[in-house]
Amino acid sequence: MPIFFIGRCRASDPQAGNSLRFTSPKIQAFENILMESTYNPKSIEAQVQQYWTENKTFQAVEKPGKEKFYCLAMFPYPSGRLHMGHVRNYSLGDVIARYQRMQGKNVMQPMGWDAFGLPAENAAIKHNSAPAKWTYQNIDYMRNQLKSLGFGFDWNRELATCQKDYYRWEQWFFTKLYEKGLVYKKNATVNWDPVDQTVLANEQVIDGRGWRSGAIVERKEIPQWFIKITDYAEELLTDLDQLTDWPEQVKTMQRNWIGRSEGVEMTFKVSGSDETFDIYTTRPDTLMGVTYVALAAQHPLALAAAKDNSELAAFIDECKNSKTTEADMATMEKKGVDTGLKAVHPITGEQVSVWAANFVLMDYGSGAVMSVPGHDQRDWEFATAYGLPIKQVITGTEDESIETAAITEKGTLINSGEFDGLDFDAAFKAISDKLISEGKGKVTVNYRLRDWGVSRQRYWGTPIPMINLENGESVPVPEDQLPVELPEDVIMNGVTSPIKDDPAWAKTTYNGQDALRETDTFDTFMESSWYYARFCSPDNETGMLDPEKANYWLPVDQYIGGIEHAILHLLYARFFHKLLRDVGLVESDEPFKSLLCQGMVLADTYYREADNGAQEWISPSDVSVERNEKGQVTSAVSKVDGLPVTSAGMSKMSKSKNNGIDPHEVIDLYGADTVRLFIMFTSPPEQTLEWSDSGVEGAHRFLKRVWKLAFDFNEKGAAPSLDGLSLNSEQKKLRRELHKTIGKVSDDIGRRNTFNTAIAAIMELMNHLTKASMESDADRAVMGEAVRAVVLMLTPIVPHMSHHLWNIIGDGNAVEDTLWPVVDENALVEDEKLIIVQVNGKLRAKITVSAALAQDEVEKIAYSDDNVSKFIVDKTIRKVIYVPGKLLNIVAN
RNA sequence: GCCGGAGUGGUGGAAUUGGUAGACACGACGGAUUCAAAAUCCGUUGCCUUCGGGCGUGACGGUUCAAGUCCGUCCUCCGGUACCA
Repeated sequence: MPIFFIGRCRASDPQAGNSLRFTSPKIQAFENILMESTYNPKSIEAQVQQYWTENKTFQAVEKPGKEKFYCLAMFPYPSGRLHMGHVRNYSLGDVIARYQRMQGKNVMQPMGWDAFGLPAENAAIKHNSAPAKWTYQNIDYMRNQLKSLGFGFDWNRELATCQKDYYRWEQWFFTKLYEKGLVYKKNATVNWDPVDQTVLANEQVIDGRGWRSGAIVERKEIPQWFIKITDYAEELLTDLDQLTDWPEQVKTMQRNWIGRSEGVEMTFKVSGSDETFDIYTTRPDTLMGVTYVALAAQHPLALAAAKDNSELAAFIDECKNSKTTEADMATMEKKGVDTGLKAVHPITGEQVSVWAANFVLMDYGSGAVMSVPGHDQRDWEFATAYGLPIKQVITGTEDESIETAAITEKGTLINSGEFDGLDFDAAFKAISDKLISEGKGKVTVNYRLRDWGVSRQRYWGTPIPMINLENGESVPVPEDQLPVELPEDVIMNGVTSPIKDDPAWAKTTYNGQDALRETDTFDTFMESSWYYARFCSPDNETGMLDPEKANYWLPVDQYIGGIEHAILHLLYARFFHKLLRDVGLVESDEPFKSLLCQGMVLADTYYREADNGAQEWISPSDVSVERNEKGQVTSAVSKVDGLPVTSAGMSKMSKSKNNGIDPHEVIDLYGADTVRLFIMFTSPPEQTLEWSDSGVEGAHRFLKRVWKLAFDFNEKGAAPSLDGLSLNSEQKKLRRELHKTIGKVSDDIGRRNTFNTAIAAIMELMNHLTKASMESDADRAVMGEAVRAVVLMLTPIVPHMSHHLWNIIGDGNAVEDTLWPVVDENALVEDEKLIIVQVNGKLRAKITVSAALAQDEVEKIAYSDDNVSKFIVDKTIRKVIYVPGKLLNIVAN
């Protein structure tokens, strides 16, 4: 039975100290607040969430002149239920947003739904429902889950990308890009399921077969829309240097993805014909080592040669079955066939054979490569396998033999005629100059980055706003006919998109002529590339953005999301921002000022082998473990039937491993604050987080201790102001601990984003506070300062409990309107220092000396230490290294 | 394959700029409290030890007075690899 009592610090209580009166009208409702002696999160969290809703606490409005802070966590795909990865993502964002608010900034933290995507179609087929219905149901459910976690979102700005109010502007923008010449159509390869007669996503191709039909998947070329991201490749690359608050690893990955290189593009002539083909190389210095060239199987020259070459035709046919992903292309066996054609070497005029090879991509570069087996490892392996000549033209490197592998290092040219003796740079210049002067080549900059193919042959996405005319031309849908609406009330047959299935949907007219709408939809990365900007004016009906509002809030000050988005999503969003800028909708160059990439959430996995050998995954909540004396897990058994199960370690929470922990169940048991605290405490944000039930209990225990300290302090009665009180050394020490902690926690949250160490520091402080006295006035004054600071420092992490406690022991304002505590430099002054004394780098003593002491004095004290003198006796001191106030290392032998 | 990242006690992790390895927490063990249990509180807890000390941050080597941190080679795991989001 909980004990209730009436909080002492009521306005009417004459005992109340000056700083503890409740005078603010804002929290009159709490005047007769009851403080329970035990922590009861359920009632507190509901009550505090209601307060936030009623007071519109997190509604953000533009306040010119006030420093703004736009905090954004990547919006979720509404997959059904919130998973722990979401909870982690939004907890991180909320901690940062609330911290920045306590720094006095005007904070905006919106939330929405990345609502188009493949899983909705699959779920619709499975549940015999429409993707829209499934999606909207999920959004409703997940919105409630987010609310129960107490995130400070401005729900007025909520949006879902599947709503026409949203995607109409994406369609509008695409037509603008078309007008600007940034959009074009070309053939590109897709995974084709010949049985289902449908295009498959890479994810739907399992071991080369369609996931539904089981048929062997083929490559197929179909016309698709592309956006010219390569026009922005240089800017996307150089602007990475502006992003000083992005993780270096993400910038490195983007640089490598864009892959800028300088090289030479040159033309090879086909012997005995007028045909030519182009190749690009970053190693023109090895041109004299070319012994053959390789074409993509789909290269026009290869296709033509195949007409009277059955072996080649069969090879080209076989290549149709090869996989499309880069990883598959790179790891598959390198195969080729001689086309019978000969190419003329552009400098020597020698004839080299022309091969068709499965590793040359038709839709990347020119679809042809020169082969230098002496100095390229892939070419070396290919040449070795097919008995092609290998010629060494580079020397002077560490590895001198081309017998066992290619020499890929740069060096000095040999066997290269007039170019012999040149190094890489000189050879690059000499060879490219010669090609240029003979009209056979040019120096170019090349990018690995390819244009963005945005066409998808699926239903649940934004219809591409283009019209295909009878004459084969394509034109954008006129602005007054936008949006092109996606019908929501549809039935999925499991194979074809409903808008492709319905012949009436595509029918339209253009300038009085019958025409057909494009039935493909956009890549869902399109929607997620500009939602951050739409949040600034989500209800704007007159334009894609309201430039005034967009320019107030943008760029996003802090973006938070999974590292898995390091390349694609973040590159597309950066690209879109530059496009928005170039049509005059935003002023900034980059969308996200600072980026935080969070790690995955893992949990224990257990399985049992079924009779057919398949693994049957057992939920960790149904498993109990036994441990030995050291606490190591020795065995695990099912709680259901008591029979043993096998542990498979930790892996990402997923449906397939049946190891997901439902956030809802944990909130029910311990409250949202405990879940948030556990998640923030257990790992630093960038690392993976391992779920642990006992860790959650530990977090809950800590909150109970904080509650008890606040309760005890409140019960002891009014605390006087610190002003004019003289403190004893214990009290001074406690204040020093407090202010050191405030400094550390501020730095950890504000600069380092290491919330785990911030919480550890607060825990450490709490361990001091729970041992401290509350008897004298000075004790209570110091304690009052400390307890209030603890509550404030915990506010971003456990906002419900902090809100409630602040109503009782705070300054009369709601904690959301209170500023972050400030370090009192005077409290930090220390008159003694701990010096680590090492002999030959090994710790031998720790001595405490006056902070003012000079090195020779410190040395004297160190030498007089028994344990130090023991290790230097009979030895000569060679050197002494002194790090002032920290460390003394005596080097002796 | 390629690009990026990680590896520290029984476990999650800490060590911020090369300067005490293991903060904080979990678990385990011992004790107090209790009729008993839960909860709570207190204490111990890297390994070895002849109790002097020695060893110890994925492996091997190097730089330095000093290396978890820097350099080289390698191993394992994770993320991305352009149609999962």
